[in-house]
Amino acid sequence: MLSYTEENYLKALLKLSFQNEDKPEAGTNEMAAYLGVKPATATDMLKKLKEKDLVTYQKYGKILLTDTGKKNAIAILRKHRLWETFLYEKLDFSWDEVHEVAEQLEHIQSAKLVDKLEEFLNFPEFDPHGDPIPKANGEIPILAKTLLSALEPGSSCKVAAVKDTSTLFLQYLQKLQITIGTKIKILEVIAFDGSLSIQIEDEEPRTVSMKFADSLFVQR
Amino acid sequence: MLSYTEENYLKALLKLSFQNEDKPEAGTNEMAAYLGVKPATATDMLKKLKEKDLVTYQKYGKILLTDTGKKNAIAILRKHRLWETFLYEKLDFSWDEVHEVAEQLEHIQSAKLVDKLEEFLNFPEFDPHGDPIPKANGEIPILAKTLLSALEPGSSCKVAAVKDTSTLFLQYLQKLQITIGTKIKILEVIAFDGSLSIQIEDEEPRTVSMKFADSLFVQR
DNA sequence: TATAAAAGTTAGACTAACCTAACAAATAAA
DNA sequence: TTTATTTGTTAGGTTAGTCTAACTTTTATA
Repeated sequence: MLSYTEENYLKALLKLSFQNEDKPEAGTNEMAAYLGVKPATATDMLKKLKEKDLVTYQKYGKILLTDTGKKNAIAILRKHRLWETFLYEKLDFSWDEVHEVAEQLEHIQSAKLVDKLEEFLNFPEFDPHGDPIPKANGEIPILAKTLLSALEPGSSCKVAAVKDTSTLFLQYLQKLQITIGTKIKILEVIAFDGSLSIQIEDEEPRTVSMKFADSLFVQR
Repeated sequence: MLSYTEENYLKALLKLSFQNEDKPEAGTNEMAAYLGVKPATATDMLKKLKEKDLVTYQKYGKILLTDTGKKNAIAILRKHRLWETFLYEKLDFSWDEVHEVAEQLEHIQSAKLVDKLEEFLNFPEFDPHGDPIPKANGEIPILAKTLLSALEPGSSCKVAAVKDTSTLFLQYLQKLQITIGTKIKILEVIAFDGSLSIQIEDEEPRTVSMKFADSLFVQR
């Protein structure tokens, strides 16, 4: 049985492995920073996780989840994203409110609960941020997605997921009435600063920054 | 902010105060036994709770929740019972499965979550065991209820709540197809051993023990 | 390639929540 | 009312998870 804290370390390692796409290893400081603890603390926990065969690592080396470790981490991610979906769809939480509560709910221990929740939500494939929800067997649905900034002027797309999940960005999206599935047409790209003129659904055209376009995943 | 453990102590004290109806104080051993810890541990925690003004107590004296302590304990009970209702009604958990998971869910910290959950469940007044769900303001609905064993032969009633919440009893009820609201008619009381001949809804008469009749609350 | 900077580890300390063993107070029984 | 029993407390110890400060290893740079 994993402690609340151990679970958080595993989840952090999984998240970091997604971030460093090519090489899924993480460093001690990186992990500590992610979790908001000091490197010394992370080192201690790493020893414990290694003892339990959840990570492979040696002194001064890189950290990698073992198969068991990864399986556990995916199970936690699954819970997190199912709960986010529940909060968003059933309890009317807004996009930027779900994460914090799901951070707590993801640690609830009950296999039945997770599976029943999934069924109750009608087996959703993606969470409110557009991130894939792992299946009970650990499979993670993949959706071909590109950054909005990668599209050509004139092309159309649908919002698939957010890359940046900060409150400020999510609230901005909400203000623009953009959610997962919203249709966007790129009208023009301003060469000067990379900003974009876009049409959201059938609204009036508006301009967004390059930073914006780099924070939103879309589906062609 | 209360820790998970502190919350459990407060909840235990509230539960004990319900049990000892006339005098709501509890003793150290009583509390320790209820929580499955040693008396020494309970003493330590008591000092902490007193420090935080959640209980009144002095060395070798009785323990009593303060107003703040009681308010907190009721909030936890509220969450517990709302979650039980959710699990039972929305996720098809059975009567005897809800408690264990609700024990975990009751510690989730989010005022919005509780209130939204209550709304989602349509402001239920009683949980699956028939116990009252405290309102957001701390009020606890009361339902006039008596033990089945207190009724006269010939009288009819509706199941209001269970006194015994053990798995064995709950499973037995399930087998008899008794839930909250089920109609029961008392046909005969056997003087010899206090057992009862009863009719459940419109089924064939059957006999239940005195222990059974002492474990079920009904409404006349 | 020598050295400075960055990354990671060790040692020692703290807190919360638990324990056991020994003791003290309150209550019940003889 | 003395004594035995029950109830409750204290002292000292353990573990998980955290910290700081000092140290070591690796990596990057001059």
